[in-house]
Amino acid sequence: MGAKKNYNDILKNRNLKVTKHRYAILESLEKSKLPVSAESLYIELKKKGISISLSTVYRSLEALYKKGIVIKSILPDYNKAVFEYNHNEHRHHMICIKCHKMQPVTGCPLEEYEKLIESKFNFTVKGHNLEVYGYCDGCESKTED
Amino acid sequence: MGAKKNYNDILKNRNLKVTKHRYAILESLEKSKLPVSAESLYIELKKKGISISLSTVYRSLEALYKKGIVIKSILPDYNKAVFEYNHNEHRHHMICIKCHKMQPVTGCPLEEYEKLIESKFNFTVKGHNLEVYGYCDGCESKTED
DNA sequence: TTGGTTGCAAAACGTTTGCATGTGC
DNA sequence: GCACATGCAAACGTTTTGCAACCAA
Repeated sequence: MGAKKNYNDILKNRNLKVTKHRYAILESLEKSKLPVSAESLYIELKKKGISISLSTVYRSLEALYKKGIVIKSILPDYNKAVFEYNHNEHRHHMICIKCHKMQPVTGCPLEEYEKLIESKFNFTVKGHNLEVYGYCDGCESKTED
Repeated sequence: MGAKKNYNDILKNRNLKVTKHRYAILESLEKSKLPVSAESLYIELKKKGISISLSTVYRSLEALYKKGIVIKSILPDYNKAVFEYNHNEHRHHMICIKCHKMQPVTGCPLEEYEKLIESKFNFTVKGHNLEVYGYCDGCESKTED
C-alpha cells in the first residue's frame, strides 16, 4: 500500500527471473482495464516494438498464472483463455452476451457464502470465480433473439 | 414439480427433434451428479452399448446448451468444456484444486448483487457463473505446494 | 557457469465442419 | 418428402512441446 512495488520485485518475490518479456507482459496486463487473450497481448507487444514469440507469451502467462500474479479464465462462448492482472482487490466482471465486452465490477458478495461452504462441507475455500452475464449498455436496445 | 416431464417433452418444447442420441445424452446428464466432458460422455454412452460418434455428442451438447437445457463451463486448469443438466435450481460448484473433483452446492448469494449491478451500471443481468475453488475433504490433508 | 528462458516449427489437443447418408415428423 | 440429425474424416484454432540457442543470476 505504501511503497509502489515495481514489476521486478513482483517477479523476484515469486522466484521468477526478470526478463524483458515478462516485464513487458506484466506491465501490459497491469495497465489493461480488461482481460486479454494471449494472442491479443502478443499483437499488442509487437505493436510496441517488442520482439517476442507467441509461445513465450503463453509460457510467461502460464508462469504468472501459476504464481497467482495473473488470473486466467475461459468463457464458454469465446473459446480461448483470457488473462488479467491480479489486483488482489477482488474484482469480478460483467460480460455482455452480445458484444463479449468485459467490464470490471468491484465488490464481492461471497465472503459469507464461502464460510457457509467451509462449515457445511469439509472444503477449504481458496478462491472463487464469478462472472455475471447479460446485455451491456450499448447492446441492451438491440436485444431480441 | 407436479407431473414428471420426460426428456421427449423437454426436447419438443424447445423445438429439438427427438432422437435416440439426444434422449440418451439428456438422460445421462440428468442422472449425473457432476458436470462431464464431451469425451467422457461419449465413452459412457459407448459403454452403455449406444452407437454414437463423438461429433454427434458435441453437436447435441451444443444444441442443448444453446437452448438452455444444459450448462456449459470451462475451467482454467482443465482445458475442456464440461456440461451439466440445467436443473434450474441454481446450483454452483466447489472444485478441488488438487483432484479436480466438482461437487454441487445449492444456495446462491447473488440475487442482491445482481440487482446492485443492474442499477449501478446500465447492464441487464441474464445470469452468472460461479465456482468456488479449494481443497476437498480427501485432499485437504495432503496440501502443501 | 548454469539453470531457467526463448524462438521456431512441429505436434497435440479439444472442437468444428463439409459432405454424403440416414431419420424424425 | 423435407428439413434436420448423423458418421466419418479432414480441418480448425488454440495451446503445448522438443530442441538448440540464449541470457539472467
